[in-house]
Amino acid sequence: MPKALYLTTTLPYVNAEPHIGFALELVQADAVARAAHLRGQEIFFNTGTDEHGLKIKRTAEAAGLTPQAYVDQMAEKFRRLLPALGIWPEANFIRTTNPAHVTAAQEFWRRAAAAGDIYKKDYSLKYCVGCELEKTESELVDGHCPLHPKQEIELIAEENYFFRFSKYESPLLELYNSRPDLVLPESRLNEVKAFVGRGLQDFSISRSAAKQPWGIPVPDDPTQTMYVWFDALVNYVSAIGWGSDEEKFKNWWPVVQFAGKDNLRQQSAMWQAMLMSVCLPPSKQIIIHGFVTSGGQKMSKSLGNVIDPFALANDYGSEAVRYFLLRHVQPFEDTDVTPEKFKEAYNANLANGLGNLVSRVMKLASDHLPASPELQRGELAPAVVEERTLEDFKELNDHLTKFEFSRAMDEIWRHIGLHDAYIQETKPFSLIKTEPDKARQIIAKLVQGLADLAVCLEPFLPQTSATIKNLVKENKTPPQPLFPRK
RNA sequence: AGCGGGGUGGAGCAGUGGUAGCUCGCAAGGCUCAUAACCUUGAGGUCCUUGGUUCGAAUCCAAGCCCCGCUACCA
Repeated sequence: MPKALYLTTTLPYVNAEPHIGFALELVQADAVARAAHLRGQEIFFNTGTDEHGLKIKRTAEAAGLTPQAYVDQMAEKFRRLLPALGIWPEANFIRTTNPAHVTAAQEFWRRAAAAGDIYKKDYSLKYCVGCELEKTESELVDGHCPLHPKQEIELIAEENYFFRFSKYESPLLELYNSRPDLVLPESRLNEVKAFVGRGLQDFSISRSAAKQPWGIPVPDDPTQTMYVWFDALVNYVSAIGWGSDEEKFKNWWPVVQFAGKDNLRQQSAMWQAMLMSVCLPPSKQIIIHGFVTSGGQKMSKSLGNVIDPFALANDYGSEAVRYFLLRHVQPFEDTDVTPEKFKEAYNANLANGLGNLVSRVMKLASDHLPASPELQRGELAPAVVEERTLEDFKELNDHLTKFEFSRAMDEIWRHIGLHDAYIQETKPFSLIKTEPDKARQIIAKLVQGLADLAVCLEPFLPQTSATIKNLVKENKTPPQPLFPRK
């Protein structure tokens, strides 16, 4: 097993508030990072914000701010999401406006250009006069802007730089065939294979600086600004020192990426082609998650069904949000989330399940077992001393290596149920009056069970895991319930 | 239209040839250590439809119906 593991999320575009879908991506990446760390790997966890482009400029203007002031404020919100979700504390937070990133993006451009992969060509923009916005083919309905169907779309010819994507058609297909686990799940790999197999067209990677000044200047051509795609993707290498600290870069590359299904093509085709262009090895793995829908529909402000991760964390705590996202959201498919479902899962499994079990076991233990130091000497129950690691729980590990978070947690909750049933069957609370020794052994066994659960929970609910370990160590009942019923 | 995924008790899902299972919800009983928590049992299913293969199909094959994703500049 390699010693170093580099993981990254995508960088969310900051033209909207952080939303629960991105929280899912962060939490998935975090669980993988923590599990790997427990296996002894060193972790570089990357996330951050994507801050350039025309949309940002427009959103900033609408808010009466300069682009820089606007992105500063938004980046702060995204940064605050990390502690709110209990994400890896040493996570690197990169902003595409960071000077180091700007330099790296320009260097990346130069190398791609040196490889002969960048050239100038006329690009015809589709422009809706009604919106005063550039439109893409997929935004149009019957060749018209859906908001202004009576107005003709204007074609504006502009000279842009293009990236020779077409050159990488066969290399990409070879990559997919030689590395069938590059993209997970398999259905997404097939999708991107089909996309590349249909034939690739070069894509534009710059815009006129006069119209779109908010971005990274193209090296040696001040009349052009890099298109955000090109700029933002480079963050995955700039974050670990590419172009400035080769030693560091070599230590961490290649990357394990987490991304949403809307990012499949950019991450697994375009970005991989860009890497080939500058002669870097491809990503190690790209894990594609589904979308979180709300009430059966895509979340939108106008529908009023947006689920705010901050509000959830505020009401239920970061551990509860992590729990829900990892266990009750399908890792690879779209999942519908509502406040009711969240509450139901919280009460059933955290309050009644895990939290209640900790309370009842630790009450028995603190009342009837000698204090922990004696326990650790093994006088009463040698089992309690046993220190286990995540690797002792094989099924759980198997699920985790396949990124099947909910199955891994199902396994944990199955054990919680077994503990509850065991208490019911053996009745240590009555037995203590008639056969105290036997009762104490049962209780000690339960305490060991809690300790084991804490080990299993560590990648998913790190704080809860630490709390349980501490209670076991101190032989104390929790002063407040771990998860109060809501 | 093409390619891909899917249709399983009220809800969400698992199950890929051999008596239909899990979680939540619902009902009854039990327990009292615990956060009115916990345990046991029960009710509830034409496993989309039709035809086929087979001793036997939710599971394989064929046709059909329905839902979803992808078919490039959506950060």
